[in-house]
Amino acid sequence: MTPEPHHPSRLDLREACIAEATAIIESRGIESLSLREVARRLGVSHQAPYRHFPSRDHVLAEVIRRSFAEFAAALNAPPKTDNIGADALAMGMAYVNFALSRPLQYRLIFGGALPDPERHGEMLQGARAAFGVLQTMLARIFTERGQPFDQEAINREALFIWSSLHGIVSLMRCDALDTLELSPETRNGFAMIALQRVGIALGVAPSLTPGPHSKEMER
Amino acid sequence: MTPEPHHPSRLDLREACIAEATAIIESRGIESLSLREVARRLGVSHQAPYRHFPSRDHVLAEVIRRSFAEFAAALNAPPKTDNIGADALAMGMAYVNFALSRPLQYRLIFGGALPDPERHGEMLQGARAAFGVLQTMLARIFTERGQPFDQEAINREALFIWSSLHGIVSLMRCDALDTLELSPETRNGFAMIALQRVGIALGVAPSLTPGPHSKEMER
DNA sequence: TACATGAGTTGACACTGTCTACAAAGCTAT
DNA sequence: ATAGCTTTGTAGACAGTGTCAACTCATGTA
Repeated sequence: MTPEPHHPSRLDLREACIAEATAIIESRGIESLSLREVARRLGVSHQAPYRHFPSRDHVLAEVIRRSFAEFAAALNAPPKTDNIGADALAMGMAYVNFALSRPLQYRLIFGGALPDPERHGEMLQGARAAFGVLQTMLARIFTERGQPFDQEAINREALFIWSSLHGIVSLMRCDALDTLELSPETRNGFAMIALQRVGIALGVAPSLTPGPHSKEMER
Repeated sequence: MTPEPHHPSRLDLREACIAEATAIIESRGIESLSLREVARRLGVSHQAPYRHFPSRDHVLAEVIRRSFAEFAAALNAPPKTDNIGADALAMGMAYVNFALSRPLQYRLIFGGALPDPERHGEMLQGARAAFGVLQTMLARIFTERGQPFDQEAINREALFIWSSLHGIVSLMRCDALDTLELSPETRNGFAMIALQRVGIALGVAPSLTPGPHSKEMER
């Protein structure tokens, strides 16, 4: 067992590439990710990453795959209580918080600039996981209401929730908003208002104090 | 007046560049736009476009500016009636139809991959126009209801509508949806259901027949 | 010992955006 | 008319990129 066998360890470079690529994407966005810079930062030749990935898009797909998984985990992170309305709201806020605290990662997932999903199917397995989190939550809501199990109805609700949340966070990060001369209250309180409306549309009572903007959104 | 004065006409090349860039973006996406290919297609040298644009991002900004304007016009296109609920729904469907029939253009506008808006402020003037369309519609709704004019309330509603619509179309174009094993009814009817819910949240009665999926969404 | 394999290196190619220097028109003022 | 200046386009170069091919070299195995 040599102390420094030239190649530090078998899979280190692969992991290091992914880590470095993630760092670059998080700090400067997806379009300025270059495998050559990854290699440069790691102190290896510009071709070394190609020993572990067939192409740049495969690196990207792997980063995206992990981002999806992190996202699904974040949705599931809030501890569950016996108040289904509170749990649903907590999940909504977890969604919003993920999107706002990791904007470039969120855009990576939902920005629509994915490498051809035909060729990178495994990339989207995390998407299924995230959707599953939603479905589970809705199944719980349905059950507690005494409604019969109806997968189609659950899927419809899940799509509605997903689209609402995505719309909310997209708008909050939208450059165009800056040019609209909105009052700070309107801008900052918007997510909370929208979340409450989604809750109303779903029939889960938003158990919030009726204060004007009871709890300011972070950031 | 030479019949062929070498340079066909003064501003032709600038317009031709924009047209060609738009065509490339519409057919192959924003990331494969290259000024060199624009020049090549137009049969001029690779530097010719730089006589009319300081950089690639300026071409992009101009294409985006026009896309925004087209978008605002599309929102305003449906003829107005005396049924405010129908008008609002028509606008919502105009939004959805624009996004679905010109997906790459829509992504260009709201995808979040804009060139630095600090340096390209004029690019977003169309965004203000589009938001203004929404505000006007809401002011009309408020007036017909006899509610007092309240710009903040209007802005809140406008943001809510905008985010809902954006969420809807984003989801309909989302690659991740393809992996989710949804029934065709759920997928295709989703936009209509979501639009109706937005209408309900706004209190504009969706004057639709209660048929299960009364009018299939196009595409 | 001979050989095959995996990991990394080097060099090349075509492509990109952008900088600089150049050429040929047109306009304007003397 | 002629000299100069601006506009429009060209040509060449440079650094950066993804990717292909050929190379080294340590390792594992027959």
